Amino acid sequence: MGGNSLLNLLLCDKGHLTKPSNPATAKAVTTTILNHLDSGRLRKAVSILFYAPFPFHFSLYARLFQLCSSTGSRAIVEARKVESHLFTFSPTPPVFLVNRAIEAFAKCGSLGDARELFEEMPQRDGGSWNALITACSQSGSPEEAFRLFVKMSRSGFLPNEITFASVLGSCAAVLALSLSRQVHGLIVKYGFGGNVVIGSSLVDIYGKCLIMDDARKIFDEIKNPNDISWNIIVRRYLEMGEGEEAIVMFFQMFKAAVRPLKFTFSNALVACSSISALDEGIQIHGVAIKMGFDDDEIVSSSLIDMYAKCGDLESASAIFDQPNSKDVISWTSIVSGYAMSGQTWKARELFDEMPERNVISWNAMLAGYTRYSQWEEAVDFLFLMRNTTNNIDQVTLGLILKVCAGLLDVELGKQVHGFIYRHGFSSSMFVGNGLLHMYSKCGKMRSAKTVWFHQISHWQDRVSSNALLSSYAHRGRSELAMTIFCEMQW
DNA sequence: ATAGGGTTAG
Repeated sequence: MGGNSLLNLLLCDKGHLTKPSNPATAKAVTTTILNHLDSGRLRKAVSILFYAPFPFHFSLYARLFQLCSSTGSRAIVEARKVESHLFTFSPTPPVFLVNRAIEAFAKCGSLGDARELFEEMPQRDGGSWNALITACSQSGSPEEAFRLFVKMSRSGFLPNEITFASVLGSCAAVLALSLSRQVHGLIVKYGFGGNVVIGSSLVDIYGKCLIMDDARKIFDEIKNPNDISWNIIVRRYLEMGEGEEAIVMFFQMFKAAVRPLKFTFSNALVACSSISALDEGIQIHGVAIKMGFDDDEIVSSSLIDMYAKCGDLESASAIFDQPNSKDVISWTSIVSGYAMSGQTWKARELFDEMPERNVISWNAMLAGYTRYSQWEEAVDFLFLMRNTTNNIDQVTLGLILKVCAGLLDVELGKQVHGFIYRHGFSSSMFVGNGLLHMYSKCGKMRSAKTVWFHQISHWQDRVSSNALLSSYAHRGRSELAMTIFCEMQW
């Protein structure tokens, strides 16, 4: 605020500047600003405010701060201008308005500005603490959010629902179970357990910590779960691999007369494909049509994906052929559907027609070739890929390793291993499993073991351990398999 | 004269 105070000092001498010479002027300028805001011209509105040498009503500043942070605009320059004007002509603005400014800075991605403003506030209220805690938890500084939460209590401010909602946001970011349980305890103690937002966040956290029983208990205790609560529970069941329960919950949502979100549709549809539940998928399709969700991009591409994964490529194509449903995602779904059902030729035809491709599209095609052991096509495709795109990710590398394994080409595999090492892909589980599989398949058990011990053991991952164990067992080395199994247990 | 939660293709 140093600069602002200096400006204040200078302006205080010029009394005529701090008040409009004509009260009608302020009113007229306010009207102009409001007109610009109504037409969505935030920059213009702020610019007029910035050059007006007199204060405005506090509610105008509040509205401007909110607009600066509203989704899409993220106007940090404008937020700074509004703040500067506010402090210039109202050296001690009300606390709530400074809170709005903190929120605006945080939402524009400038945690530094938010923090500075908070620290320089002569007095704060609970809202100021909440604003900064929220700022930290949304800008990827969960630890600082926890620290502030403790400091807030020590400064004599009681946490409210908003505080806990933000703190839970940080808990979800770090997924620290014991910390979350402590916060949960406090929430119950303060009597906020029935709050929908807080309950939903707790469901989200316990679900992400893989404790579905607790998540479900908390969900059942929410008095009126809303669309987001239902979305969370469906999603968490899906991610736990309990597709059936996810679908059950999706249909229960209608009994509770809650209108689903489009994402809930897609989560439920992914659940259907995860357990090949075509009938339920068709039912959900019907519901989507009834509720007018079928022309939504996300829902229709999820439908295409569901039909494709359940093997009903005709229905998938039918939706795909409708206008407005062809985007990269649905293109990729359809290509993947044909590729993974063995019709790689048809998939390739569609792939070649794609107006736009990304890594996932390329991987989908490659995955088809590898699944059906079409190594020659896969190699040709890799050459094409190399000449067309620089976009490669851990999934591509995992697939390339599968190709090496399929061709029993350990030399190529070693080159890929070198590439993986140099480009920092080693930490990916997908790549690690690929390496392990490739070396095992090529009979290089020493290399496989090295990969396992150096990269994979600390993941405690079932897939990789099984890959190694089964290949040892296959080669009649069951005593070695047992040794490794014991080390793994340890 | 307010603030908080969830994200479709491999």
